[in-house]
Amino acid sequence: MADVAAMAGVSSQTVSRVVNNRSNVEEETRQRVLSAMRVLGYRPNTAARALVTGQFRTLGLISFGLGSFGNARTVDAVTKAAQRAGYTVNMIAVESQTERAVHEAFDQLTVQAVDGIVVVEAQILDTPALRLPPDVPVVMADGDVSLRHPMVDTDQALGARLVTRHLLDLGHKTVWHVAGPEDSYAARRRAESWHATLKEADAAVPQMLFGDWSAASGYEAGRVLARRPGMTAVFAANDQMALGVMRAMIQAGRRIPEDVSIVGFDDIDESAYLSPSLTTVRQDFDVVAERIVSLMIDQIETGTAPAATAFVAPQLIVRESTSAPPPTG
Amino acid sequence: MADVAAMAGVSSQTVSRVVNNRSNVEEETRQRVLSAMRVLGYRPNTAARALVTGQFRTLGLISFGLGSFGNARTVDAVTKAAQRAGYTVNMIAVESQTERAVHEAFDQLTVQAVDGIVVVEAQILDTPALRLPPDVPVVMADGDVSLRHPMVDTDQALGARLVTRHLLDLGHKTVWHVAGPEDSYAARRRAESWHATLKEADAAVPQMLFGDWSAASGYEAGRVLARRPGMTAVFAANDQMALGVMRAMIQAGRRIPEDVSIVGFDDIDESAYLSPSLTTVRQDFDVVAERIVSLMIDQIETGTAPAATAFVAPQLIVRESTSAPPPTG
DNA sequence: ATGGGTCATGTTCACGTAAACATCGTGCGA
DNA sequence: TCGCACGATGTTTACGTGAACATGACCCAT
Repeated sequence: MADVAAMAGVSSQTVSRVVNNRSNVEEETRQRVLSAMRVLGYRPNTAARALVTGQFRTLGLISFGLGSFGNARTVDAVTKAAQRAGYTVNMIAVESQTERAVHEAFDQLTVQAVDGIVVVEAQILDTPALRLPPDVPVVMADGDVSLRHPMVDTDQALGARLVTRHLLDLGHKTVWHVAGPEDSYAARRRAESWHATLKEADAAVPQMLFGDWSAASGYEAGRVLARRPGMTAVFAANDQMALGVMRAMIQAGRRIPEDVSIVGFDDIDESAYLSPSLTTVRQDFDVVAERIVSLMIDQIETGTAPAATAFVAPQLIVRESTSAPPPTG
Repeated sequence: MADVAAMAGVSSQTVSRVVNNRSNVEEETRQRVLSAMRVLGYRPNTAARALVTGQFRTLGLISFGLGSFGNARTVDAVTKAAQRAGYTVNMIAVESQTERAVHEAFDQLTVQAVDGIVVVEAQILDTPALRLPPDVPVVMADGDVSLRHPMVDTDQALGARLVTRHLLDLGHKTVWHVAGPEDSYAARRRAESWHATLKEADAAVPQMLFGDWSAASGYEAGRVLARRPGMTAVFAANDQMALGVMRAMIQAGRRIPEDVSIVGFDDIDESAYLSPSLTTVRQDFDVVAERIVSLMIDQIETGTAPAATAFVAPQLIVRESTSAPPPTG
């Protein structure tokens, strides 16, 4: 910066003014500084700037990793939205839900320089004795209103309701559910809504099965379900588990959708090209991410924590894997 | 830091020594400082530290986003490997391969504080007039030896050879190929190796088709292939395109694998649970990421650029989607 | 005993930037 | 004509840390 100032024949403060687009600089001076910057290949030093301003223009993002489709899409969308707002994203992966791993991750994030933290899976915050750094804004991409942080998420309850109603409307007497892991807030909200929707419709509520989001766990659940008499419709809490259920059904000699209707959740890219293609729920990750980032930036720039909680409506995508139950149902 | 020093009754330099684990501190003093740090909730200021040391303990990671399975897995693995080495990862997504978007992304990355840059898809570097910041180490997770940066990747050529040989060994006269996009180095290396392997075996080399990694593009290619007489084996450059091909074949009344054998590449989680399950190639992203990070850190800490290029062997996973060709072949 | 070496600790300074304040010139109204 | 306000620019300073150097106590060999 000093070199640039010398070359342009001005003080370093004027260079700083040009870099930050302040108004009080004569056009001619500005041009001289800009061309000096170009010639010298000047790049402002983030560390020095952050040291002075206390801002890093960086968001921390904490998750269990990109293994699941939903996480990967969320992280991708948040990154892109943050970028549009002039922020970069610093990723931290928590390797396991042990107290130690979570603490390490948060330490790393605050030792690193971030202006705010996006928590992708809210159960990370359930870790005992987790003391968040006091003045760092937090926004959750999942979770529960009880958690005292702003939250933006797909309306999981609406999604599960759409699925359940779709199947009931097709004539199924009830709907079986393969839920996600018990500690996932998203899984819990889907399961609760499935349960409530069945109740409302006076349908029997069958025993719920749990998976871990993986196709393998869906397959295991499917093998169990295939032995249940009268089972004609399954709602799996994500597409991968739905796929596992499908395979188990096919292996058990059930036709889809003639004998068994199956619905997933997420609309992964593959779902439209399965045979049969999968009825599912599509989440709008881009809108969710956009809101997360704007909520974040509001907090960072105003210093206040809006208690806002926003839900983004998902969309039921009906494909080949659902139909009316077999006549003998 | 000053507060900690005051509370412990030492100079700030001594605090710095304790924080950085220097040897020249008496045990009793160290304890006093540590407890003061704990009481005051002291956290070192990254910006100030970076300003002095010129190091950020952060890697920049640049990609087109997490949409593809390979990218997501690579980013995930690199993040975790970097974390183990005490680094965090700053993600930048290039929204499109326009000169402007790529330049913006790189600007953001160097304006931000990173010690090195991991380029996930090497074609990003093909952008005209891209001037990398001169002294920032770069490691590619893909690409070509010609590119003058260290590179670590799965041995794409070996993977493609394994697939092609597998199909030829099953008795297929030749193998059709649905390649990835033309500007992808990985896709190109797979295609070249497929071509070379057919040549070696004196098999005819059918016209290659191109997709864009998506299941949709695989489906389009599949519809074309279904009309080709004598077509009994297809190697798709990734699993999603293979899935699209499968659907097109099924819709055209071909049975898999009885009429047509299909192989993918990547071993996405879903592949084992398709019906039929998909023969594919599994890449070891964790090993690749581990090497990328260690190569990166070598460069950062020694300041020299090893011209190393490392290939990690992938593994052929044979499942239900491949078999001998139909007798009338 | 005395000088040199070692160890714990303190003091000073620089890193690159932006905020706060200071200065200077210019134009305009009284 | 004079003073004042305002705009452009310069000067000084602080941000929190670690490197380099300085200090002082203590020990050991001569």
